[in-house]
Amino acid sequence: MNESTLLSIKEFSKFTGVSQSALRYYDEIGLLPPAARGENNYRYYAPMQITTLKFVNVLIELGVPLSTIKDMNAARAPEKVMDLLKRQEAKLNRRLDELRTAFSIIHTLRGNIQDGLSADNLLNGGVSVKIEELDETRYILGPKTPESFKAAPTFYEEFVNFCNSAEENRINIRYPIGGYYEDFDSLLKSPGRPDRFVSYDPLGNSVNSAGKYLVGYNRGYYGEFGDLPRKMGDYAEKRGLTPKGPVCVVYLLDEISVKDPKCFLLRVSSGVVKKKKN
Amino acid sequence: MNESTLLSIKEFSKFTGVSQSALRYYDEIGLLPPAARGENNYRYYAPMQITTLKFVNVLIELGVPLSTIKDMNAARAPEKVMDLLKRQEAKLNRRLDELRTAFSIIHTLRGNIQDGLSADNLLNGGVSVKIEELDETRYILGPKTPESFKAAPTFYEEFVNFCNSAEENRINIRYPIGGYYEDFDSLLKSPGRPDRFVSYDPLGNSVNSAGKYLVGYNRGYYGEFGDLPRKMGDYAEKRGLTPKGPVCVVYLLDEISVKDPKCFLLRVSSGVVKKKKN
DNA sequence: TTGCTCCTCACGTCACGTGAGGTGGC
DNA sequence: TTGCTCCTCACGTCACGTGAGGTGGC
Repeated sequence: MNESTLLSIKEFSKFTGVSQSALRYYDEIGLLPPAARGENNYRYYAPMQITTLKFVNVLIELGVPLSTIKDMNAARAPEKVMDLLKRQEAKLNRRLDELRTAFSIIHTLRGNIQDGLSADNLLNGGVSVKIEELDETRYILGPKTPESFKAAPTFYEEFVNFCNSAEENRINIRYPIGGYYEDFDSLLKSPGRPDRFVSYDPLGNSVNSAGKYLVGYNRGYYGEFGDLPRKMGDYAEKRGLTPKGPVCVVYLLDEISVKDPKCFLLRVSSGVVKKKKN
Repeated sequence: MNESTLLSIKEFSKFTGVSQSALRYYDEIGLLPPAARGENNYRYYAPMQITTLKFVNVLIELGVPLSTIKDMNAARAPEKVMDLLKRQEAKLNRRLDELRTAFSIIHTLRGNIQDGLSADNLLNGGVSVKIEELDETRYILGPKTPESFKAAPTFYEEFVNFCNSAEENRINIRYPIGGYYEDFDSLLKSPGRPDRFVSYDPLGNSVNSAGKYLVGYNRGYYGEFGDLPRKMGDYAEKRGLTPKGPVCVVYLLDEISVKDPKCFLLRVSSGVVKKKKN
């Protein structure tokens, strides 16, 4: 190897995109010592170490700890490298899935907040109920809440039960959680005590297809519906409509996006059909 | 909020999957203080904080620093959350691309090492040249090396030039780097001084389509070809074949997978056609 | 002398993990 | 008394980043 073709730490850093302090650290822990040291103790790297460092970087990107990389480097053998790469491919796939989920959660949240801001304007204009075109919404139904829940002092216990049993029901509660009522009557009777809790997971099996819904908005803390259910009923009645099918509740603005609990904002949505004439 | 529905740190940790020490840390830095403290100074969390913490976790997963999350939490507003989510979506997309690339690099490396192990067996059996069915290989061509390179004492300087100019040529040198010769004659004349360096990026424009190739293997350090080019020529000659088209060199086993430079292993591959009879 | 590159050493940072030693009610 | 859960405080860890203070050749 020709001395003249060796690279100073500055050049090596430039060609590899790795900082000088990182390079010194890799040398210190014995992960990637320079090919040579000059008289003045300067570090000099061989051109082919660019390739090695680039590979080390790939492993770092995949989250392999430096100690593992070092161990592998010391006991380098094709089979070992293959093994490590296989394991990392599996890890990487899991990580990709996690990121996809995080991406999907953010997407869902952004949609909700956007809708929440629009609804805020509506409420400011004095409108809390309307017939609205909603996009398809998917969700996962939690188990039925017990009959006793209707008389419970708060909804928290059942909410906690839902969260507690979420994992075994394969429900990811990082998605927004909402309420579900078998029908509009059930909402009218006990709005703060849903028949089920649901997770608005876009990969869920349950679906509210795109179309027109009877929609109501209300501001306030969790479980506060004011007289929204009644107002929604009246609104439908006046237009010769009858609520039909299950009713969904979702908090478009909650403690994630808004500070003051009084400004939390929920949406109630129910299917509707034309009332049959007697 | 009912005292009885508050959650101990153990319960809260269980429902959220976040460790107790992490929860104490989040409290310490003011990111997520518990809803209340008991007489004995115990931390008690409100059920709805499960939702908040899950959201915090999503942001952490996306690589948002805790300080940023805390700031956002303090000045919570729909627009700010939307903004942060937008930025993180962009970041996430970049991260996904990086991981996809890392994945692809590993895939390429695994293929090379696998081929290298097979070739190792071949060499042990005394075979260094054969006609072989190769899969499609894609790559990116680097710029032409200068005429003076053929007489250079080592190939390192040009290799360094290639690495140096890689970024501006939109070449990712984390993929395996190899040599490229315009034709077989060029290889014969100066095997250690390729006409171009190439990056074996599966997304490259240049392609060696799947099919039969005249393939040669040699063990040794970078640039050591032994008499492989001549042997390949003889082999073709004997079978009434003529090399045709560009020749590619790739190191299947190099300092990434093998310790002893004498065991590095390269593959030379060239197209061939039947020799025209005079 | 000035400027440049390099050096070592020490300390900081981020997001926790890990004891150590102590409390309080059954 | 034992067991359990919780507490605070201190220190460790990982992969560097950031000066501080010094070297050596043009």
